[in-house]
Amino acid sequence: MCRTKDCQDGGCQCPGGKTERFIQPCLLLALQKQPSHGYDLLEKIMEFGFLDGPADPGMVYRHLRKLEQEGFVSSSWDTSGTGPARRNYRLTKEGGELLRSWVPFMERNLRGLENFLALFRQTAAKKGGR
Amino acid sequence: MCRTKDCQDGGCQCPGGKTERFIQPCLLLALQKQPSHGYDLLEKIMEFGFLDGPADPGMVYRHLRKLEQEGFVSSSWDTSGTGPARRNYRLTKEGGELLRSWVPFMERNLRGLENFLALFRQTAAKKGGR
DNA sequence: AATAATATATGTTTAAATCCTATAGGGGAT
DNA sequence: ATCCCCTATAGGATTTAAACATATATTATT
Repeated sequence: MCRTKDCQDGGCQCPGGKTERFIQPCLLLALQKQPSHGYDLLEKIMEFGFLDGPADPGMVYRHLRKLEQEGFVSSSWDTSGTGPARRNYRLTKEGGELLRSWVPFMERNLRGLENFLALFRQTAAKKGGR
Repeated sequence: MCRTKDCQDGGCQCPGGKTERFIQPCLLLALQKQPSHGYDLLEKIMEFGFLDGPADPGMVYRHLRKLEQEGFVSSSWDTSGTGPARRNYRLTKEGGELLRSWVPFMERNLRGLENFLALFRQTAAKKGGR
């Protein structure tokens, strides 16, 4: 049972569900690679593979605006091209530093997950693994 | 800048900080390996390496009691031995299933972190890596 | 004219983490 | 004996984040 409403109601089996942790570092890294706008980042951050389904636009835009308020990204409207105007974001120097400061945390979590999965397989095997 | 009060005040550089996500699966896995009590699990879940500092006792006990309410673990008081009584937890069959249902989520996050770190190193190198 | 896709944004609700404090048993030191 | 530390469990209060829902505007497609 996970934390989403769908899950509770349907009684589905998906712990962790759709949790979108790690979006902030993913946004920063995507922007370091290439300046971009929110709607495009919605797809780009999915490519990291943390998410199960599509990213929540609300979360992404809110993150971007907050990052801008704090000076980690800066934006400008892009009215060229067709369709509605885009707010184009790029990483600032501070944003680059913030991104780098995420790395130890990401590495720690990677090791944690490796340990978890190794131990899980080990104990599963002992119990007459399936 | 991270979400903890210490961080905000001290202006320290630790995004993600002490976030204790993943405690539930860690507790389940630790209990699958070996029945145990809360205070001991405090140390055991640190060994996974997700955490930076010590685990918050409040969180661990709360998780355990909730898991018990939902039938994923069961407990009994252990008054043998010295010191205050311990509540000894063991995994139920349902708890074992819940643990297994966490695995795809953990694997997805592992892949996400691998992708993130690989891409980070790649772009860092391009920018004239330091 | 209606619909779908692109694009940004905010409001509300629910869940989780963080921080803080309380309680209690037993051991060792002063 | 009393004070302090370690073991052990527990719950309150606050803050943060995620999840869900909705609103708006522009252009393209049918």
